[in-house]
Amino acid sequence: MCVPPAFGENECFIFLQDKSRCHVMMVESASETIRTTTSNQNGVSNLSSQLDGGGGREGGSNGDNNGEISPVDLLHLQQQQALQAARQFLLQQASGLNSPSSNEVKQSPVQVRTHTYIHTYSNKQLAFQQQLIQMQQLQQQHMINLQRQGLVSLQPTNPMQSLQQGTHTSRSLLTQQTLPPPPYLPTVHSPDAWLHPYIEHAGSHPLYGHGECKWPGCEALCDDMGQFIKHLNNEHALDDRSTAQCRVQMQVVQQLEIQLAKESERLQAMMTHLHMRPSEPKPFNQPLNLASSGSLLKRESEVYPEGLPHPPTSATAPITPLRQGPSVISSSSLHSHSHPHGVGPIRRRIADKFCTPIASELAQNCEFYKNADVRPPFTYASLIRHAILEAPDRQLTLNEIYNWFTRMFAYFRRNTATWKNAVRHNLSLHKCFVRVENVKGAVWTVDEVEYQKRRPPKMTGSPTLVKNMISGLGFGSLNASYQAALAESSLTLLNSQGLVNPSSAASLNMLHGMGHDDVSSTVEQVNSNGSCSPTLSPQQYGHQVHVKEEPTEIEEDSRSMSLMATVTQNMALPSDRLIPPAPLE
DNA sequence: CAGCGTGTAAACATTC
DNA sequence: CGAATGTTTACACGCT
Repeated sequence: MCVPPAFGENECFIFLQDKSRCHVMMVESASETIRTTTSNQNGVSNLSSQLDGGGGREGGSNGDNNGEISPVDLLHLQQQQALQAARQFLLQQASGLNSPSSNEVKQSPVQVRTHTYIHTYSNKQLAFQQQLIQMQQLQQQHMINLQRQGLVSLQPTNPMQSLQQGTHTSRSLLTQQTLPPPPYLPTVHSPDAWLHPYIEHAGSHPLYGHGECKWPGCEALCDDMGQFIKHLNNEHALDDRSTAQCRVQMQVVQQLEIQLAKESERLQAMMTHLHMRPSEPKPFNQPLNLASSGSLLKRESEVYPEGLPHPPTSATAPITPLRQGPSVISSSSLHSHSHPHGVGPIRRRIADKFCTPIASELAQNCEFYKNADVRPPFTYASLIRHAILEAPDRQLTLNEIYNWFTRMFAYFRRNTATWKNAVRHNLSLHKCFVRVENVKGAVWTVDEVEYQKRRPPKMTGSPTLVKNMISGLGFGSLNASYQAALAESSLTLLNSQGLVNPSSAASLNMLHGMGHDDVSSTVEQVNSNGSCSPTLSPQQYGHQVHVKEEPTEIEEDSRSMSLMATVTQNMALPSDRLIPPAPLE
């Protein structure tokens, strides 16, 4: 199926096959770059360079390695531990499935210089394992580059790190790029001893908390650790999906790190300009938990307390007064710590999932979209609708819609002509947007009935949106299964820190062929609260109303039920029951 | 293949 | 008069 390109020395080609595409990964162990080539069914290949963390410009040498434990080494250690945990688990899967003599699993990518075609399951496991190793290396390289740029200064805070700090030296970490990785299976005392760092020492597992699996996008409810381990073995085995999710998590962390560095630099400049003295050390000098994007965001919200407008992330970004609508957007919702055990989080999650997935998605990732130049995975129409419904009067002028876009999304602070045109185009085209003239001028409102009538999009927004979203995260040339997993994870991973993740169901749905704006609209209809179901008719506004004709008006009464069923299914919870959780399949 | 939804671009008209 | 606003058309893309 796959015809290998020209091989070079010190390169390991990993061929991952799925049903329709052949994914080729070429690993240059020396330069630690990964180039992926995805061949589609027509044999057209795309070659892209990515995942070098933007630091490839300085080459691959790691000069300063004098044996001292530098902050970046500690950062490596943190990342190593997180990846090691996943790797240990995944490899446990592999070791359980492979024969005991599968020594090749333990080989480093440097050692594997043969051209490996993945045709058997064991070889596939090897490929995944090697991908994990590459991910580690890339992450290390990225952090080294960050440190070289003076953007990262970190101190150890991760308990995982302290657990194993004595087992690795900084040198071993740095040289791990060229040496075989340590044995993946520790000396075991019990069948589950591979989990010993978490079970025996900490009595917990980083992927398990508050009775819930914290694997990105999972949220499976597990009564106890045993059940969780069983779930982990069953649902998060070593496969392309898990590997891709791991990769996504890395990208998320990287993006947040970069963004944090930028914002911190901006803050410093602002404070310098305003002759302010920071009351506390610079944010990025504070202990940083790399696995916690939420902590980063929280820190930002602490720097800019409530009531004070956040500084614009772009010099061109208009500063508009914050206007909190019914859908309160708050970074506080990013944090799970405020939710106690028991029913509370579950109720909240269900409530959120059945409220406004767009709203909750934005609420969950509000700070991310505000600061990261990532295109929101929503259609213009759904965004416009959300902006309007968020307004106190459920109406906005065009300029206010513009401001909402620029305020909420860093992505819309550039190419203003393009997206503003698109906004106007959508306002005019869609019947659900009604222009209402009043004494002050014209405002735009949402005819919710018409919005519900819209034909459900087959995918989230458009394929372009999904494509942009994926490419924005740097996965432009992954194969289909990878992209599916990546896209599926990309949003939920943004708040994977949280115990509750109300957006994941919508995210999963939308990437499985259902527009989540439709999820939104549907669940808003069924919500009895009313706060999430603003269905003001434009006629309520009295004045001139221009009626538009939209080409498609298909009423799909069954849509609500089917969507609800899907949401319920993905939640593994019955819609009319809060607890207990349904058994996971 | 057609139909559809969506994004993008552009021309044009109207209003401010 | 120019900018902002609003309408319409055309086209590309990916999906069903």
